[in-house]
Amino acid sequence: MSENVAAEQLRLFIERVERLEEEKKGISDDIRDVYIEAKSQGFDSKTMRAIVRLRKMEKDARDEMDALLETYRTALGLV
Amino acid sequence: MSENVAAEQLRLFIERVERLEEEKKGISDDIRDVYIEAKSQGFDSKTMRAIVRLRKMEKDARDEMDALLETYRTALGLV
Amino acid sequence: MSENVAAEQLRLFIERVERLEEEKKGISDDIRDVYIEAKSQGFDSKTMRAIVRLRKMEKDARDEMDALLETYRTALGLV
Amino acid sequence: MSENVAAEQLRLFIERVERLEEEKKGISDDIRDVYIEAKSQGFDSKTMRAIVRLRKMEKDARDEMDALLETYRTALGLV
DNA sequence: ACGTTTGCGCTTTAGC
DNA sequence: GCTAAAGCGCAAACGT
Repeated sequence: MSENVAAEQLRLFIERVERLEEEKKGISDDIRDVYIEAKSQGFDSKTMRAIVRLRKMEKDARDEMDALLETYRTALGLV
Repeated sequence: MSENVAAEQLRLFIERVERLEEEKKGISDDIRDVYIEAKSQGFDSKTMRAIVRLRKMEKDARDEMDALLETYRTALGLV
Repeated sequence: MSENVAAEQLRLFIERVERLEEEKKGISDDIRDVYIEAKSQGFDSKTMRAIVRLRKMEKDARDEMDALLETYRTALGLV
Repeated sequence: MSENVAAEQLRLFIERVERLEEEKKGISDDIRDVYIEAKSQGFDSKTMRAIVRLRKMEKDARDEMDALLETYRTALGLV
């Protein structure tokens, strides 16, 4: 009988993933809609995407720098 | 002054996108966590991903078929 | 006979790729060796990798910014 | 003053890695170009990649086998 | 040496 | 239809 239990557990995991994938898809669609709305108000989506990408890169670089400084602090025995 | 209005509008669009991107990232993390939890209970994540992919293909194929049938129905003047 | 010609061409392309893949593998090994050598002289490779990564991120962000500014210039009809 | 020496050494290691990373990137680009050229002559790049992957697996398997045979030879006191 | 975690490359998808 | 970017899977690298 334990195979059935395992199969049931697996089914539940699969369904949780599928549910989350759907939610993710919905958010992607929302993002697309925002670009469309912005375009309808005269903004160029290519430029907007470039801005979003740039801001993300800068944020990531800052986070990386913070992590590196934290590593230094730890290595030097500082707080 | 209209440049400022435009700039403000642009800023709002950008922030909406960034907010949605964060949500999307959060969901991706949730999916990752489900796979980790499943793995901790003895399920192989590679296999699970293959199952999810396969089921999606089957669903897409079914949807495709439904759309085709709908086309036929319409063409034939049926409900 | 044209299949043979095509097969021969394909073989040559494949071999060019394989040759390049080998070179790439060699360079990856060289990089690994640099980290090992640095470690033998007391440098922490994890920190070094973080530095390399950070510098790359900053460079990429700068390049992205340049491209964005270039887009603006073009849009505004400037040089 | 030794920190400066260490810092200089570190800088040199970092730059060696960065130089090698650039070379590696260049080779990756070359590989991409070969696939593009092949495609322009009618070859499907996805299939080509599959062939390259397969041949690599076969080569690895052969090398593995050779190593195993060598182990046997040594164990048996043969040349 | 093994298992986990992170980075890298390929594949696929979405935009133009 | 093609190019570019995101997401996924794999493989190397770190810590145990």
